[in-house]
Amino acid sequence: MTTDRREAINQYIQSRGEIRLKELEQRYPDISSMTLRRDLEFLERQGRIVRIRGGAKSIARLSMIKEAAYTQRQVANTDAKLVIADKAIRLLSPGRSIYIDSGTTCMCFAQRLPDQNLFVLTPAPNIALELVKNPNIKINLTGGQLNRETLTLSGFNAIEYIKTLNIDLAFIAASAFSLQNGFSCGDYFEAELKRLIVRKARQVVVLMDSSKLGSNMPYTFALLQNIYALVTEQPLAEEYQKAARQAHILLI
Amino acid sequence: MTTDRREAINQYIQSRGEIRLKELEQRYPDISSMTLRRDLEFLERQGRIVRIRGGAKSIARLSMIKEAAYTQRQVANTDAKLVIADKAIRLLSPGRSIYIDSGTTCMCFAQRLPDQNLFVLTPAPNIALELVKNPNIKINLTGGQLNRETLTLSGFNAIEYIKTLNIDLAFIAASAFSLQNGFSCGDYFEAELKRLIVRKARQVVVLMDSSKLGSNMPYTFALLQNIYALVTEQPLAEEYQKAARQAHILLI
DNA sequence: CGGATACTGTTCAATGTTAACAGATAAATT
DNA sequence: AATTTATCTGTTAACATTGAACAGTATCCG
Repeated sequence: MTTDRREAINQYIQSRGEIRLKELEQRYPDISSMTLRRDLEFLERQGRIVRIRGGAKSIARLSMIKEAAYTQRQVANTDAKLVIADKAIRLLSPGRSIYIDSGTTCMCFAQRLPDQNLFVLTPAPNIALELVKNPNIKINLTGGQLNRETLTLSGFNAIEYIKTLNIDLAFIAASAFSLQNGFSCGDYFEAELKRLIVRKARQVVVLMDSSKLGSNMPYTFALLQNIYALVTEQPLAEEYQKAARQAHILLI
Repeated sequence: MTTDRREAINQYIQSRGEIRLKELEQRYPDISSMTLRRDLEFLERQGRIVRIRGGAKSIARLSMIKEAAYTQRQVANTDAKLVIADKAIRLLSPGRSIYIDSGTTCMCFAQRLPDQNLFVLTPAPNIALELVKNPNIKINLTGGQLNRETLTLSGFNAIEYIKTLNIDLAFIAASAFSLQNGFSCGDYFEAELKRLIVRKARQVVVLMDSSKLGSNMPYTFALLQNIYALVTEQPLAEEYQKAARQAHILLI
């Protein structure tokens, strides 16, 4: 009862990043604000949120903001990313060996990952740390040199490591997509990594918010027909749907 | 002027983890509390702190607490760790290739690292992320499987990667030391990694708070004579000093 | 030099927070 | 089932912190 409410409140804060006490009062009209306050106090002691004046913030989200401050990346479009993440989660089943790419979309995905028996490989140290809270997930990092703009590991070591592992399902983020040039990104070394993953993984799922459709970045790492599914936050325009049908791609 | 004060305030918060406005008012008696409040607001916008009722907290420290919550490690003895970190920093010079071990002591060390031209190799993803804010440091992670108790990467891949790199100076944390058994730790794979580092690095510096003297853990990774310097927060007892002199070890 | 910009200090109302107590509910023990 | 115990909840009132507004000061730049 109590535990449920607290868990729900935590969930809500984690997904939104922040909450005002006023909001909580509206969501729980029968619960006194003092109790809600005490719930926040409880969650703070668990180390999951910090209370601020008038509400509370998710610590996980704060870490992202800190990273964003150094990596000149913005924490934008969170709603779309959450929708994408939740859709992608449904493709999972326990016992799989999966790859999770770097980037904020994949970070949301990682945050929503259920605590089930999984083997995860990722080139993103922040994602690896996020997964620490799920004791049933075996976490592996590729190693290599850290790109401070994208928080991605890449280089010789990363490549070599991936070659030795088997991946069932790879969740990859794309910075751009066009029908002519397929999925592309802006960093040579990351593209190299992604290409290898696309070759090695049994099934490839691309996560991408629809604002990136119809654009190009320098390095293509996959064509439409190379992947298994494309996850976006809203239905695609007809031309893309048609192309997807022809290539036998799942649109989610 | 203003910038200096803000920088100093930030430093203070980062090292203590948290501050009350009252404290700030005492430390800056000539500055109005409104201005101090605005300084905090400024730092918050930079993404370095969060303001809480009555003060502010370091976001970096909060992330550590979150990690600690999952890794059943306590964030204790911070003062000793800071002293050790600052002493160890003095052994550094620009342009070096260094190894930084995992653990909270090394995390403090990483936080205090100046932004100079350095090559850093570490098996700790949280330390790697901490270093992102220093643009002149080249960050490399070993890769491998993540131990969620210690937040350390280890395994075949880590070993192989280290073999290919050259390290000038290795900063290693030890969980225990005794004259009979030398430096030891509690995890087999980590000991394996540390042993390799001790063999490969030109100079090895061990960071250890003095509470760990005279104790043993299962896996020894180095003897006194294998290292270059031992950094502790306070002078050691005579018997250790003598042993150190005999082995020609620097005590710092 | 003048004007723009960024920084500072004071006051006070608005807002959010805690402490303390008492009642309600659930859990454990007999 | 009854009783004790611990945990959770709601109310109130005193309290502390905050931010807005305004005015003054320093700094920069053409």
